[in-house]
Amino acid sequence: MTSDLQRIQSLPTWLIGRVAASGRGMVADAIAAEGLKLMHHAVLAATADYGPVTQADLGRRLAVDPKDMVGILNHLQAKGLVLRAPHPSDGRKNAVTVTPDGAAVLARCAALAEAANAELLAPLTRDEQKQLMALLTRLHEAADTPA
Amino acid sequence: MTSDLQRIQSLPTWLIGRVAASGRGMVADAIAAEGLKLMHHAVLAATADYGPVTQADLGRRLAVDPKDMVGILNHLQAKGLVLRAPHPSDGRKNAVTVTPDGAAVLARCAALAEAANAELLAPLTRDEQKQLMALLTRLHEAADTPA
DNA sequence: CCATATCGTTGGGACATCCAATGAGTTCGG
DNA sequence: CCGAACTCATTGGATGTCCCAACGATATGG
Repeated sequence: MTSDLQRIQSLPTWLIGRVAASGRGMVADAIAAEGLKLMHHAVLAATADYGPVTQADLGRRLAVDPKDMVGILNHLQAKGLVLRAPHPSDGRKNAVTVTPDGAAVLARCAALAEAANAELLAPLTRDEQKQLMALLTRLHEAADTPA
Repeated sequence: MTSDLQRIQSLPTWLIGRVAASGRGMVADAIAAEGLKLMHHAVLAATADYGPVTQADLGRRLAVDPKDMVGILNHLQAKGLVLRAPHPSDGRKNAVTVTPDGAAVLARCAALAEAANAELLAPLTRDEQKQLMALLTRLHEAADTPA
C-alpha cells in the first residue's frame, strides 16, 4: 500500500525541490570561497556576456526582481567587480560592465560552480546526466512559454 | 564558444532550481484552495503516516527546521487538523496525531497536488516522466546518504 | 505638447530557510 | 544517586526570494 508520505515524497515537485535545495547548497558553499552568493555569480556572468547591459535587462534574463538587482549590483560594485556607467543615449538606463577583477573572479567562480555540479551529478553516468538535463530543459521551456 | 551565462544556465543546479520554483508555485496554488502551504501539506501527510509522532521526528523526516515546525503545527492545530498531546513516557516530547478533519483535508490536498504535478510533467511522455523520477530519486538518495 | 511607458530606486510585506539559545526533561556514566 | 551530556519544544534573529506599489527622471508615440 502507498502511504501518504510516500505519496508526497514521490511527487515530482517534492523530489525536484529537495534535489534543487541540496544542489543550491553545494554551489553556494563552493562559490562562497570567492565571497559571492548564487545570484551575484549569475548576475556577474550575465553582465560578462551581454557587455554593457541595463539592470532591467539583467533582471528579465535571470528572473530577478528589480529591487533585488539594485542590492546585488551595489554589492558587486562595492567589491569592484562591475561598473555602473550612464547609458550614452538613454538617460534612464545604466550601462553595467565587468571590470578585469570581475572577470577574474567570474572565471574562478565558474570553475567552482561546475565542480559542485559535477559532485551533485556524480551518482549518474554521463548518459544519464544528459538525459536528465534534456528532460529538465523541456520542462523549463514549457514553463517559460505558458501557452 | 560557450558564454559565461550559458555556462551557468546550462548548469544542472540552475535548471533544477528553475523547474523546482515553477513546480513549487503550481502545487502551492493548487493546495491553497484548502488553505494549506506546501510544508503544511507535507507535515500533515507525514503525521498521518507515522501515527503519533514527535515534532523532532517530523522535522528530521521532512528536512524542516524545528522552529518552522512549531509554526506549521500551530497553524494545523488551530485549524483542527492535528492534535498535540503530551507524550506518555517522555515529558519533553509531543505526540502529534491527525484528526478526522485533518485526514479529510489531506485526502483532498493529495489529489490537488497530484493534479498540479501532472500539469508540471505534462510536456513529457509517461516513460520520460518515469525516467526523470528515477534519475532524481537516485540524486536525492545519494545526497541524503553523504558517504 | 502631452499621455504613456520604461528605468533605477526605495519601501513594505509574505514566506522559506538557517543558526543560536533557552528551559524543561531524559539518559547515561561514575 | 547524581551530575554531565543530550534531546525536545520553543523563541529570537538573520538572510534570501518574490511580489506589489510608488517615485522622479527620462523616452517615445500621437
